[in-house]
Amino acid sequence: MKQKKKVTLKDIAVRAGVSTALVSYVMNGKDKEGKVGKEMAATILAIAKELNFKPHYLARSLRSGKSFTLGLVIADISNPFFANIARVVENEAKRFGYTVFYGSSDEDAETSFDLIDMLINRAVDGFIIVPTENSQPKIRYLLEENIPFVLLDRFFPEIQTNYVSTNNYQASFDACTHLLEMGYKNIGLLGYESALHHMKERIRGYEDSLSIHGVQPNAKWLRKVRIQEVGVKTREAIDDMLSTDQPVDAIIFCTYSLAVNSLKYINELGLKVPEDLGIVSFGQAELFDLYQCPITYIMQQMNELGKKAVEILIQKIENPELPTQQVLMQATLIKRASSRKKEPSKS
Amino acid sequence: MKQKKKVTLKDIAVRAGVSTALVSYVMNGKDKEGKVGKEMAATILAIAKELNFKPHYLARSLRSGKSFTLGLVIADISNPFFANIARVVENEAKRFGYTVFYGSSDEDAETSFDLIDMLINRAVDGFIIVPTENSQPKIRYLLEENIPFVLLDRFFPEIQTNYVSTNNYQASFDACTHLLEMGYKNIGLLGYESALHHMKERIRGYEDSLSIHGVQPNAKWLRKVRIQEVGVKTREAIDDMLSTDQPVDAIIFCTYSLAVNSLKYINELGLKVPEDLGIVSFGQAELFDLYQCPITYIMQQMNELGKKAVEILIQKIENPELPTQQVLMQATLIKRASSRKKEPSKS
DNA sequence: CCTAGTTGCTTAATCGATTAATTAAACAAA
DNA sequence: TTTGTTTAATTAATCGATTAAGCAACTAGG
Repeated sequence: MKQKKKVTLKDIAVRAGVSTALVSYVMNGKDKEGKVGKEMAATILAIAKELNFKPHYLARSLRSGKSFTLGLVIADISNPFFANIARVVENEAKRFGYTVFYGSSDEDAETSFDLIDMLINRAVDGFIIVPTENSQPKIRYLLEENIPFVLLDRFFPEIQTNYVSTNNYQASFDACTHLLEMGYKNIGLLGYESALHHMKERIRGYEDSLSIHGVQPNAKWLRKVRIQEVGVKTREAIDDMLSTDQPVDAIIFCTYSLAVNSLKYINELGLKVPEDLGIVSFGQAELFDLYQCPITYIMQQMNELGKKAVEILIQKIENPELPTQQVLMQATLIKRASSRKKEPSKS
Repeated sequence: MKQKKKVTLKDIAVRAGVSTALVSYVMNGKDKEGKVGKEMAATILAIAKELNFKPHYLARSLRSGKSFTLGLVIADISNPFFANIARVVENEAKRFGYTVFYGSSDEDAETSFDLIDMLINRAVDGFIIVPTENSQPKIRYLLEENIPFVLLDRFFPEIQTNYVSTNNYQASFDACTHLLEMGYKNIGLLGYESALHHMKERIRGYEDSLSIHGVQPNAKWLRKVRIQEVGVKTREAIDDMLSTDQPVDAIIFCTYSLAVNSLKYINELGLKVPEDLGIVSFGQAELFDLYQCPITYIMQQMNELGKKAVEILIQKIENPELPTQQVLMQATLIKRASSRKKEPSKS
């Protein structure tokens, strides 16, 4: 038993005794422009409703070249940061009549290329992309082909594109400064070993804050792990930070994944937060409310990020001549117990 | 400046000096069936590669009636349980050459109806649906229309459909039994006020376990909140459970959201887990590893759930005659500190 | 040498909706 | 009566790929 066939324009046309063209005009509201007789328009609408006509989007798209479909390429949908972004993008796209195809790149350039190719073949009207390391070639390709897209959360400063991101330098700078103000002396930062600009900015903000406040960082305070090795290397990194004559008394985590892995290890070590170790983290999750003590984190405006990305993308789709737009949003440091004022101790 | 137009079959045909039909045959490997000359096939393939030809899926789908596209309707992508499921479905679908459209229903029947309609119009080949309360009419509609679909995580026992779910009765029964064995006496359960079968099963498993073990439950131990009111009512529910002459000494949470909200409140109350309150929860998240003490939870086989759902769906798509399949997976209780053996205290 | 069968390719219809171009009828103005 | 204008509808091409049917040209069997 096969699927019942869909009701088409032709079914309506036959019933009404007219051509499919006329039905099409009516369905698209062209009858308001005095192109179609009033009575006939009413008849057609009535039949369409009776038969529960739903236009066949594929056919329409094929003809019109517009699919009202967006491609969303994120790093990993099971990361709460991206899941939330995806949620916002989905809702916002719907408001404009668009539907979203999505896929996770796993921070792998090849995977993201495949995803993008696949979505191009599916004739999406444009992309929102959280780019991975080394994905510049594909981004340049999209530019050349004039396929509308917006980079989200990250961008390449050397390529002129639309993007919506966060002022990561400032966020990181603020985080570090906050820890210093709260009396922490030896502040470490755990980031990714990555060429991605947003990661470099997070590191730069941290370094500048230390430097401006006259702190001479120990070489072991700054650790970077490769994203594929987070599980193993996080522990080593933390061990490193702690096993020096100047052990860290606070750490900034550059991503949610780094935080999760580190916090597990910190628990295993039996360290108390913030007494033994102050903490500030990027990312955002319920976890931060419910850890042994609430975690200070850098709140990015996920709603605004997602909304703005959709807005810019749809503008670009509807008006390809539009120049590129760049948006850098401010992050907010949410101060909690994990970075509370340090009691002066015997140094 | 508009998008460059895509390379079509025709472009190749013109270059090779043949008809588009021949190119199509070659691209679909029909040349192996001795329908096409060897040299010509090679020429065409060469040109296709040179021009970087990518077939236009919309056109192909329109003609063939197959889109190699699946619709995934989940409750909420920002819930880690569903985000993980979505991830598995995405990967598994890709293995079979399908791409996924997804949307969140927010546990609202109307929203899910709209989503499903939209996806039907986009000509998806089938659905994986996490059904909401009161969505039976749409499910029946899909059955009538012979649109392939699989229900995931939940199902309606009164409707004969494909589904992949968990043995929630057993899971809940085991959870409660475990708590009893660990010495907890007054065990509460916090669930949703819902007609959904999986929720009823979770409650039934709990009740049966108590009853079989000869425990006479206090009326205040079982609390249900409406899903739209989780934020507010969770606190009341917990207050209720604790404010009786038989206050609970352990609680089972029926979903991740209930757990998150409750744990926040439990922290606020300054209760120690498991000394003051033992805990077992449905759902799955990093949070459970990192709470003040690791939380005992009911592990569902998310990977298997997702994979099986995709497998059944694709079978059904490729062979519509197939009878419905039902799969109930066993959950595993992961025992952690939040339900560790209770020290006998002055009762 | 004739017929049947292969091989290799083309023709043309089709999927469903859109839309420029056209026609037919009604009516008004000159 | 002729010409022009409106109104209301139809015709037919089109988007890109698929595929049943058809047609040459050649080969092989008798």
